[in-house]
Amino acid sequence: MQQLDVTFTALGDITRRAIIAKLAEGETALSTLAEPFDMSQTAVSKHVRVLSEAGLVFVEKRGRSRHCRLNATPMKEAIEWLTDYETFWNDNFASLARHFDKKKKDIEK
Amino acid sequence: MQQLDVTFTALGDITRRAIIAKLAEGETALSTLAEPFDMSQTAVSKHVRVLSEAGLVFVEKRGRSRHCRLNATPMKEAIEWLTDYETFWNDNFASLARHFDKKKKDIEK
DNA sequence: CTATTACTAAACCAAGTGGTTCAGTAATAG
DNA sequence: CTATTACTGAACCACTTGGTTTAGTAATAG
Repeated sequence: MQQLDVTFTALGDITRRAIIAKLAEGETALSTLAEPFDMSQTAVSKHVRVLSEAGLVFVEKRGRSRHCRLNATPMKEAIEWLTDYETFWNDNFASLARHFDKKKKDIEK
Repeated sequence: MQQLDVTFTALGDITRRAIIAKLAEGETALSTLAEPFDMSQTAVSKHVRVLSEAGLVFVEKRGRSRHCRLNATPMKEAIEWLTDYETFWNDNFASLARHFDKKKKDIEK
């Protein structure tokens, strides 16, 4: 499986997107993270595992708890893939400019 | 299932992303679309169905063939969701500006 | 030491996924 | 009319997913 496959698949679940949203506010222990969800901690733990295997979340064992931290970098590739199609939903000057600006940056690398 | 769920799930398959890439070059009949793939036309037809149910592809019956056309608009919501996390992988001024510019536009609506 | 907390592993389950083949329909070519 | 083409539906398969419960381990609190 490609990275984009696992990234998009990981994002294709509302619970996992909610976990990401929560982690954007800061590092959180798994137990705290699981609280608001109407499912077992085991289920949340499995979702975190999917996210961590996708590289979207870093998990660090600390004492008896697991601290989860967001790593958004895999999203970068996802947004870059999507941006290639931006002209298809919004073909105004701004989006074109943004598109070619991105390409320019790629060349400059 | 939410729209973002079906959008991200549909994008989480390399064959479906390849179909999208192909359709970006222009409307294509299903048979033509299926040719390059190492799988049955039935399998490709199923993938197109997933994409069409996600609203990413419009299918139009024309004679005995089905013409597939890309509709990238659902990607807009996906990219907007992802953009909220852009600061987490690239916290420079440009990305922050882009972020708040988007927010401003939301308010102006 | 004991009880509690935080978590994981394993077994299980129903439903979904991504592929197949086979059979059928509808449109077109000859 | 007949053969071919383009496709879909249905049945089937192995595997995955998203949840459960149960049982266990490891760390901490008291």
